[in-house]
Amino acid sequence: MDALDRSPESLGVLIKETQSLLNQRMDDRLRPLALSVPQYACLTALQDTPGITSSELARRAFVSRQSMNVLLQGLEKRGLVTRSSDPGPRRERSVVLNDAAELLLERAHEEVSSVVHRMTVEVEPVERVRLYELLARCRDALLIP
Amino acid sequence: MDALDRSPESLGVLIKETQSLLNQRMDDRLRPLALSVPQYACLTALQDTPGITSSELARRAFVSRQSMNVLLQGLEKRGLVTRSSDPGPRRERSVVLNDAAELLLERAHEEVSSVVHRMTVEVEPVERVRLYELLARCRDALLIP
DNA sequence: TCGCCAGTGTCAATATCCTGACACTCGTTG
DNA sequence: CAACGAGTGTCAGGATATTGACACTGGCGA
Repeated sequence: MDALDRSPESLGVLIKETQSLLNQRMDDRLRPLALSVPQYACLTALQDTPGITSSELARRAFVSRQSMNVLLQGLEKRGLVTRSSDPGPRRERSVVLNDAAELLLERAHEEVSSVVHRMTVEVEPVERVRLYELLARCRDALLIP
Repeated sequence: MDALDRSPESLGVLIKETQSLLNQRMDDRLRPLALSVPQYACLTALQDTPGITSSELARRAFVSRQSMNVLLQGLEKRGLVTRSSDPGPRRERSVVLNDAAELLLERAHEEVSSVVHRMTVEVEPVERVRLYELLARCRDALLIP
């Protein structure tokens, strides 16, 4: 109950603060492109792994399948993604990016890179990889159950 | 567009992954106490700064005033907090913790400390403060606009 | 002094996300 | 071969968060 027990707890709020700020700044930059942060994350995951399924997409974004589904419907109506109408082997419909999405992502990646670069502007590159490694260790420790 | 530009972007998703996992683990531990993570965060901020206003509470939790208001109504109905009925100087109603909340927070802090301790179990204490300092620098860089 | 602006609390409407449930398909296991 | 669990997509309901708008009050500058 002393200061040593309280300090790790404040690491949790620090993570939340940083994530919320980063989300807000990304939203500011992505809004002119008519993209929300979840939409950008979805398109990016789709770019890294083409033909991925909707459920896998939901898992990576830490949302439910239903939410990812409505998000994909919006992207499909805008012509950014296309879902294969043929249900595939296990009733899954693969999703792929459209050319318009690739073009839009080029600009979006620039904006997001600008934000993240600004976030780490006060951290030397050597410390940057150290921060990444330490944080990754924290994430992995929470993965199991 | 090479690997150097992509690495900082992955730091952003790493922060989101860690925060989502931490949120999920905290929710698992707090659910038996009938507490959601936003409720716990609200009570904790109220414990650190008694008599705080609802709007300030919303700012610290990165939510709108309206959301914090309905959250406070739920806590008030459970007898965990009491809002002063006298509107104060600038129409604000100060919120204070009840004894039941202090008692509940004792157990909740134990659970949360357990989760955060487990998150940093693979990080030596010296590296832990380094992680905190580096992440705090990132957060501060995003604070300004 | 008067008007203006920032801050607060509140109401209404909207959007987003989640839980629960169902049907369908595959692989595995009895 | 039949039954079962796991994975996927979808529908409906409810909980939660946000945006927009309004009224009220204190401090500030014209």
